[in-house]
Amino acid sequence: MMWDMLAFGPHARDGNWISNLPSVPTLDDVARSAGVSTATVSRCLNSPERVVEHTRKRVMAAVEQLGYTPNFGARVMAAKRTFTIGAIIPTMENAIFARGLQAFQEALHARGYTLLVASSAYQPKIEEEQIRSLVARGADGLLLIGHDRDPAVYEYLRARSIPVLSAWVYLPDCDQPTVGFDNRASMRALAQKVIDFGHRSIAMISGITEGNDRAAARLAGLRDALSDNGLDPGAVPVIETPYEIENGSVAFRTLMQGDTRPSVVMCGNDVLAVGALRGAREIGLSVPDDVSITGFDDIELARIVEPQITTLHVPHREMGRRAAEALIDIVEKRNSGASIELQSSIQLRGSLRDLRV
Amino acid sequence: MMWDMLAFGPHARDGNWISNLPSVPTLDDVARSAGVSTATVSRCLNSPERVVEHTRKRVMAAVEQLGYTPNFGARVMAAKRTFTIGAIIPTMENAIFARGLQAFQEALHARGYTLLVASSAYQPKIEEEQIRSLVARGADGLLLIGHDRDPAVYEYLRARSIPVLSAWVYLPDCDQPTVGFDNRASMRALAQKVIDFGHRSIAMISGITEGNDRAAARLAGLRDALSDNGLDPGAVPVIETPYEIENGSVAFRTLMQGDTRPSVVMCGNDVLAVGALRGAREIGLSVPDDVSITGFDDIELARIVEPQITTLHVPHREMGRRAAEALIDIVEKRNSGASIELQSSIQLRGSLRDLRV
DNA sequence: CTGAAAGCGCTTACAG
DNA sequence: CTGAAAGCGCTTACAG
Repeated sequence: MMWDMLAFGPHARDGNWISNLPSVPTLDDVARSAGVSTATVSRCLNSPERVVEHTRKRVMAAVEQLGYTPNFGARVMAAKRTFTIGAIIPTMENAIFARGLQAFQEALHARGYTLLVASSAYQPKIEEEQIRSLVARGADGLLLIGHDRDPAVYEYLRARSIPVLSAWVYLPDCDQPTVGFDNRASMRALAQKVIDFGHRSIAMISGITEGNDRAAARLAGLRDALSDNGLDPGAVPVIETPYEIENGSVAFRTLMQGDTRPSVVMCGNDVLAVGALRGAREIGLSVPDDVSITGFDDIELARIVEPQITTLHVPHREMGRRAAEALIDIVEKRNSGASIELQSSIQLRGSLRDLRV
Repeated sequence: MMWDMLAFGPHARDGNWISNLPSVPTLDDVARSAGVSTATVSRCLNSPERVVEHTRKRVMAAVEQLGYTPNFGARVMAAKRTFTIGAIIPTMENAIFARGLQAFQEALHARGYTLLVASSAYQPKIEEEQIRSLVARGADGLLLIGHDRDPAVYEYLRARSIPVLSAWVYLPDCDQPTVGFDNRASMRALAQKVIDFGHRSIAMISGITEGNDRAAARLAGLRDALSDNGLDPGAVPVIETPYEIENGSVAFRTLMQGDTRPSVVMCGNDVLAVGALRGAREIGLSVPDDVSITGFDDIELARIVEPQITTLHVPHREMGRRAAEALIDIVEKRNSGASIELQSSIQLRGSLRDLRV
């Protein structure tokens, strides 16, 4: 896309006095100025190899001289593509999505695509509205977080031939492609480690599981581990609460007021874990001496607090990048859309006590 | 925009078996189905009050029945508007931009606009490329961070009649509208407080000032306060470094190795301040007993570390929201584009010691 | 209040 | 390798 390289410099400025009235040059102007047809100009811009060098040079000179930039709408309409990818995430305010989205955008840009963004605030209704909105804006493909939503959404997208990719989850058997990790297995592994450390009284502060398959899978993973070890998965105290620091603090204090204090509180993500840590401080409990805490995600916060939080590291940036690449491959029909699994890894830190020592 | 309300439900599904081949219905299909002209259908969708209820109802029924959604490219081309606003920020990974952008997007959505996002990584060249890219994608207006950039950029935008708004700065005399706060006066006020507390030996860890007018203004604000108090603004040790926690830590240790240890290290933002705090811990210095630290922004991090960081609170969410509203007002020619000033406020916390007590 | 028709600025078979 | 021309699906004066 040569036209993408047009400098701001001299040309843009030259154009100015010639057309102070916003008469942006069109393909036609370029064609006339170069003495060729509009078809040839179009080819120079889109498939230069199909034009002989001699004329191509003349055309490109005219393009620069006039400071020509293709009209977006016309191009979209004729080509039926916008080179735009939409992403709908719960919120940009959580570092994991900000980070993933940043990497997603960078990868998109590297391939000549632009990012259209919307947020759902974890509300299915808002998400559906945003999906329609991005589709109406001509998104060539869509990135969504998680996969648990009304089937009508997927039908809507399929009817319009708009590729979707679900990130943050890995569902090999899904008919839609996914790029992510196994939330359930990850939490199960962490819980196993917690149990290995001698903990038997486990509580959980979970994100809201309704409409959030990642949160639900994490909770299920904890239950898996309990069952694996002959513990009663139904006996775990669980508090579900939106992912906010303050909520983690409140939930933690509530859990500690019960008759049997847990020896460890596992949290649905690091934000809740940091809140739990604060809650512990507020009621004078020492972590990990009095109670252990674990998180999920491994955001910066997890290593900044004292003690640092034992958590699951999730490769957010890589997930964003690979989601972008996979989605573009599908949009450009270069690939059928197989799911990609990324690995999480346990980060043992000060907030989890090994009761065996 | 009624068409925006089309449900996913029955209609989308009904359409399916009729056209398993992706033959998306067009305006023409609707017109034929309702027995009116395309002009009338278009009016029903865009200015319903100009169509008599009787026919409007018939048309809307056809719209729903066919599951019609306007073609984006055609609409853009004919209307010469995309209802899309572009934003280019340094990075989504800094919480302040993530938060501001989130609010910006929400406000955009409330007004029927969609957000196109790109990031510059604080690189002017990348930013210029992104500006061209978003313009090429038909952005109706642009949000940029700060105002210090090549004048050719503004000429380019003006030649294309694309409104720009600079956020994070407040420049009343600028010919472009700005929505933000006075970085220089804010830092000056905080530095004055620091001096009032008895500090005389002040050092600063600044962001890179080249090409970043916010960072430069903050440093200038510190110098202002020093001059105000008869101190030598040229004598302040200053280290400029990119906004990363680790850099703050390194810079802090470097500053502490000098002959005359500062009694306070003021940081260009909270990220650097948190890094400085970590640096202090690493070399066994106690904050604020051995040395004080201040930040800028008041992100969550500032209240999570121990001690909490004295900083300047900046209303990021409000800034994002008001920037969106101001920009749309300009795009829709409802307002001339006056700048809006927001206020920052000093948050005194544990990391700053009052030497007088 | 409604319709016929031009026009928006490209892309892309189809010829040559 | 290049051009004439149709067509993409809307919006919007202009008539009536």
